[in-house]
Amino acid sequence: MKRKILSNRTITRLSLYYQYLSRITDKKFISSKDLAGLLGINDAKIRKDLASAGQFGIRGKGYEISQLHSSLEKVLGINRTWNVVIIGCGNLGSALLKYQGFSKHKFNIVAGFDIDKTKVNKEINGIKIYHFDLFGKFVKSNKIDIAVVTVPQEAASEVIDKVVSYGIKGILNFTPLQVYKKDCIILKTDITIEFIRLACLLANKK
Amino acid sequence: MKRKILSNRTITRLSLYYQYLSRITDKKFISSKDLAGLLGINDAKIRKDLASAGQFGIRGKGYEISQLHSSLEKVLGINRTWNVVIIGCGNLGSALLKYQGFSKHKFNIVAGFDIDKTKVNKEINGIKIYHFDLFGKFVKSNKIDIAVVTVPQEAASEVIDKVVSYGIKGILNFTPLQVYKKDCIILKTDITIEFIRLACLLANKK
DNA sequence: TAGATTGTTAATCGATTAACAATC
DNA sequence: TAGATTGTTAATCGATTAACAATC
Repeated sequence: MKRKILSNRTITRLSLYYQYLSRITDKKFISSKDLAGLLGINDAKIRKDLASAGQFGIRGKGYEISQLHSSLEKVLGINRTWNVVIIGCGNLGSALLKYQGFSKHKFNIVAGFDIDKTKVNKEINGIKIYHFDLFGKFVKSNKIDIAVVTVPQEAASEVIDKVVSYGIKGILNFTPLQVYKKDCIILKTDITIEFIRLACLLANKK
Repeated sequence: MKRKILSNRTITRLSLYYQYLSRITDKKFISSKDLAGLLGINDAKIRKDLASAGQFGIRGKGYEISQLHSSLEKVLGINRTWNVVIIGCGNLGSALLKYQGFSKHKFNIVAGFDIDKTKVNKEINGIKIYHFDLFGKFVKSNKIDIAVVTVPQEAASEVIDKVVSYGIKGILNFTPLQVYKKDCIILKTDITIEFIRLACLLANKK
């Protein structure tokens, strides 16, 4: 099973296929052409994506759905548990703590962190919130794979520095701060930029 | 002032420049090379992005920050107010209702909608939540530019159909549903996919 | 003027798509 | 076998980058 390095865009599409396949229950096989029609994506691109992630198809028949689904699970790295902490339990942070959909994907939120005394030592959705001062200690005694940073802009730089210095290898950064660190994969998601993109598209339409 | 059609990626970068420039207060001019260094982006790309949005630079000096900032504001369509409704006031929806950062960008959240009786007629952050049955009526008497859809997966398709049928031209879709509609720009943001992307990058690292 | 930096052209790189031989 | 669909090659398209003349 040869595997090329997956481009960012291929990874994003593979997650899309994965999510879509999860919802198909009435068929055993699907062709790239059918999937393409359903997702509005070119069929050759789908075949290329799937081929670059391994060899899954049967010529003349298509892809066996349940087998493809579990292969994608492996390739996407979601056939295992990922331990996650949420740093910053404000509006967005506590929404993530409350969200039930992660457990389905084996994203296991183990703790929240904040510096606000009215939040520290409370629980949200059964998950305890600790003072951020205890973060280093916590990381030493618990295996943490991913830190989600949902602190205000002002605190972002310091928090991310600390998280990286404690050896965390993956960060989802919801702050507007653009950061690059060696030794840590930081993905930025900026909801405000989505609003701006939409405004721009609407303003320049036609 | 010639203007080309902006690609999606250019728009995203322009928002990034915009946000970054908002925070610079100690300089009058900035060169593409300096901005490139700060953002980790190629300088020629920045010049091309800015040129495709209009003519802003002065050879030998760079870009006048406050002028560039307000030009970008126009190009990005955020020099005006956008009226926004949030449909689905669960975890994520109410986090957005509570978020204070939008007003700064003239995104004006005018109402929330839900079907849950424990939420309807309440207020969050001074914004009233209506029953979704009243949505059509509301749209007729209020100018709405953007609908944010934060309902559960199961309700997504029906809600989006309805929103489009009432003539809304822009949707931010936070559900996992992939939708395309003529006559309406729908941007999808899927936080779960960000988690999966990160997992995939971590799993295939090195 | 001399130095700096833009705007733009041309070269490169990567991603998408069409087409089709291989094969179930 | 005949029909269908993959995996992959080659062609196309678009985005990034290097380089440099234009010009402040």
